[in-house]
Amino acid sequence: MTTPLEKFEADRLAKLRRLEQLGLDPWGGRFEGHLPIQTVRHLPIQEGDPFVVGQPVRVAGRIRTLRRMGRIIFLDLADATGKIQVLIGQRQVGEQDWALCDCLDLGDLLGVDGHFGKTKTGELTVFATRLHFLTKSLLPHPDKWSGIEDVEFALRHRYLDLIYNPELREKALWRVRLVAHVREYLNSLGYVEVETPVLQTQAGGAAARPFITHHNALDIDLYLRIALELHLKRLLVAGFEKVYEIGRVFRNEGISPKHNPEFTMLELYQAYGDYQTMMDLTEGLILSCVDLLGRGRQLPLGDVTLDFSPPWKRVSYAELFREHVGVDWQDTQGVFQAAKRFGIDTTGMERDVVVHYLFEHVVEDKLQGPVFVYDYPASLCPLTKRKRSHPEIAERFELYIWGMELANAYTELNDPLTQEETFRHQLAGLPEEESMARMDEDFIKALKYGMPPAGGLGIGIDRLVMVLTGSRTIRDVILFPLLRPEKRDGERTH
RNA sequence: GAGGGCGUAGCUCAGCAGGCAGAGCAACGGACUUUUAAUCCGUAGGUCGCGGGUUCGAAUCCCGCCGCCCUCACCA
Repeated sequence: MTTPLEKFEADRLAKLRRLEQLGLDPWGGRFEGHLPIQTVRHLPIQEGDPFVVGQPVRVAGRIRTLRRMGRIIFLDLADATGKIQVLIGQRQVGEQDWALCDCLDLGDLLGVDGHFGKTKTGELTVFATRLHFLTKSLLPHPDKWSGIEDVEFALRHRYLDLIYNPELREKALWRVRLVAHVREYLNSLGYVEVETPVLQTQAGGAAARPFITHHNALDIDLYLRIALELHLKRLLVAGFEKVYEIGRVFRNEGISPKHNPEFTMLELYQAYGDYQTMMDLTEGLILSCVDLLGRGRQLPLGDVTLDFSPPWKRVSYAELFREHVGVDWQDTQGVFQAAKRFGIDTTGMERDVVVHYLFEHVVEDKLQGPVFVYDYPASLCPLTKRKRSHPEIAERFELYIWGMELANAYTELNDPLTQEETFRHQLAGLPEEESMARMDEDFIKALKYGMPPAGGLGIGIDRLVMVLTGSRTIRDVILFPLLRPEKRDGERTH
């Protein structure tokens, strides 16, 4: 019993065998000297018979459409740069190559020697003189007209989605350019890029549940990092004065349009700076990315247009809280009353935990930005230095754009005695895994040797790329987002 | 984790007041040396996500499960 899919595959396998009988390798090999299709399309065109006057070219790509018309065949060949029509005539390519054409399917990879010109109808075309079979595709490709519509099918066949969905391919390329640009920008300012461990005996630096794995030789459990912070700060102690890392972090939490279990963070630390230093740096860096797009500083994102012209709005946490919640966040009684008004269950919670909930639920989604929110309640920021004059307030800011938290920065806490204290203090009302209160003895020890006062910054690269490419979901900017494996029932392949 | 929606041929989708499972593209055979979603003639292609139930009869109604999407909750 064969399924239809197996029959498609069998048909294509038969053609593969025929190619072998013609003495050709159905999996191709080295093929050099071909031009990017986009380049070919811009070559000059001579008047007259293209087979005679057309400039000789060599191209390679995937067969996207195929029109057989007796002794002549038209096909569209696509490479990374574009698409072009190829005309294959029996008389012009000779019997050997003509026999090869009987073995062609949509999705095969083909190399073509020919002359560049126009058909009678004006279509830019490579008029083939020689064919080079490069790779057989054994499975049928998506509909040539509609492409892939089914979201799940696209997610489970990302390689196909990238062929047939040019927007997705564009976004992937923009991500690469933007990350390269961030590196260039930071390097040019003298920041040094480093790499720190992903596997850690203790996952610190953020409030998140880690993934656990196991090292066999040492027979110990290890955690995948949830942040880059604690190692980069050790490097401040080590004398790296301007240091950063762009790396994958892993958080064992929910998946949503804004969250993937692994994502890419930029973290940066600068000795003798503070959160104001970081604010200026952040604005300059992201603005530079906006300019790289070359679409001006007003970016249309969904229903809104955000203005990135500097200077960006800077507003204090206290101010926003008062404006949207209606009370001062340090007014304990008022905060609990407000919580009741907004229907938040506050049993067993400390005031500042309630403040945090209120801010997230009432204020955050109203922040289209770009806007810097600064000066946070200190008890929520155990790694942050407090204001000298106001120990209740931490020198921290977050940058909001398009309703998303894009950056987070502190004046770093470099006092080991206070740090040890905040690690010990577990905020009531926060579940264990959401707490940052995890003692890291070695980190405290490092601080005791003396970490310079510093500013620190974290930017979610995926979200930055979302904003800059106008992507509503994080899956659009991650090539292979995590999916639950599909359970296989019986013979079904999907 | 909670609520809602979706799952039919390789792909895109009809069919769902219960009554023989359909179309376009793709595939297979044939005609065609200027087509471009080529056209024309012909052929084949299905565990209707999986499992159970109701019924003379289920793609269609009911229950359970799986997967994806959306909204909400948590983390960036």
